[in-house]
Amino acid sequence: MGHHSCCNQQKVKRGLWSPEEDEKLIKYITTHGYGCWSEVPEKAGLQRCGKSCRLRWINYLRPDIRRGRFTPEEEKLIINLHAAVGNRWAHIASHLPGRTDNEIKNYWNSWIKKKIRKPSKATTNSNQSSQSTYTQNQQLEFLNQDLATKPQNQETLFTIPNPSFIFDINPILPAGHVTANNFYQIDQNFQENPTLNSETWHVNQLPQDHPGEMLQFNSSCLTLTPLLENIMVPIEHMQSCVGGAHGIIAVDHHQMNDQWVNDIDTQHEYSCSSYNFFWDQTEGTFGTTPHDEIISTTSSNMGDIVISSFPSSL
DNA sequence: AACCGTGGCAACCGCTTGGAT
DNA sequence: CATCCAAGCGGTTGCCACGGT
Repeated sequence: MGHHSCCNQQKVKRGLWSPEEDEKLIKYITTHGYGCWSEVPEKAGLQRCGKSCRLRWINYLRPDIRRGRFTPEEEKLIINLHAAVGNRWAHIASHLPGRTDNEIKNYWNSWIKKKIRKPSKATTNSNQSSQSTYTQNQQLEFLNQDLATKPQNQETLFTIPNPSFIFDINPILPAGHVTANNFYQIDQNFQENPTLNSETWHVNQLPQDHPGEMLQFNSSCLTLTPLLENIMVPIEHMQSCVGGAHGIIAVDHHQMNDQWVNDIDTQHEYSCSSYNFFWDQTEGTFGTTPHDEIISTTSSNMGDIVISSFPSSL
């Protein structure tokens, strides 16, 4: 008992796929495509359930899959993205062309986790499941990799003149691209605040075929003023505090009929992504806590996004 | 040779999401 | 609304190769 929910109790094969089965699936998909996965096994002559076929195709057989070891760049990206979004493997995979969520998840669980968890200190507290919190030395290590040159003093984060953090900006800036000299350029309906020049944005090691997906903010503050065609709602501005900074930014990415809604009102509910940045000096932790939430814009003062980083005095 | 522990990774399970009705 | 169903997602399992004893 406890038997497999998918598929009606035919003699459905499970376990590893044979080369013959692979061939059947490839042949079928490449000639017919897949309309409905549950129909695929029958039409392709496979004793599998549709779910299994889908998984096999997605994770292994599809032609644009990328195999082999992860490059250092990919690894770095995974680490940074995981720091930003936690165990959202599919989301992370969307930043690595040809890599699957399964592969990245396996890679993380078998290798990177080990690598990061060198000093397994007193980080056992708290109940965070998907949020990521790295010790300062670990975070430092990543930052140093990014900086490419080793700073003289690696002891604490405080020695970095311009503390930086990295997070995924996909939901925040839907329209933008990376210029040849590695700055983020806001497209179309966005305009930059006149007080802000593009130097404020520094794109860190951004893959050119994935522009606009990852930014590293070195500045202490940036402000965007979208035009009315684009709705972005700040919930709370980042606030500096003793020993670091914490706060929430939230950005509406509510769309309707493929268009950004431009009739924001105080009654409507908007889907937002918010990020909680924190730096705890006493604990020596540094990280982001992303989560999605539905907020009600009963006191919307739309128009700005303000992201403040750590005080420069750090 | 036989056994055993280990790690990598493909595949599975169950839950969630989203669209159609 | 509710219901159904396919697809997506992330945690987990279990197979298998490999190295050590």
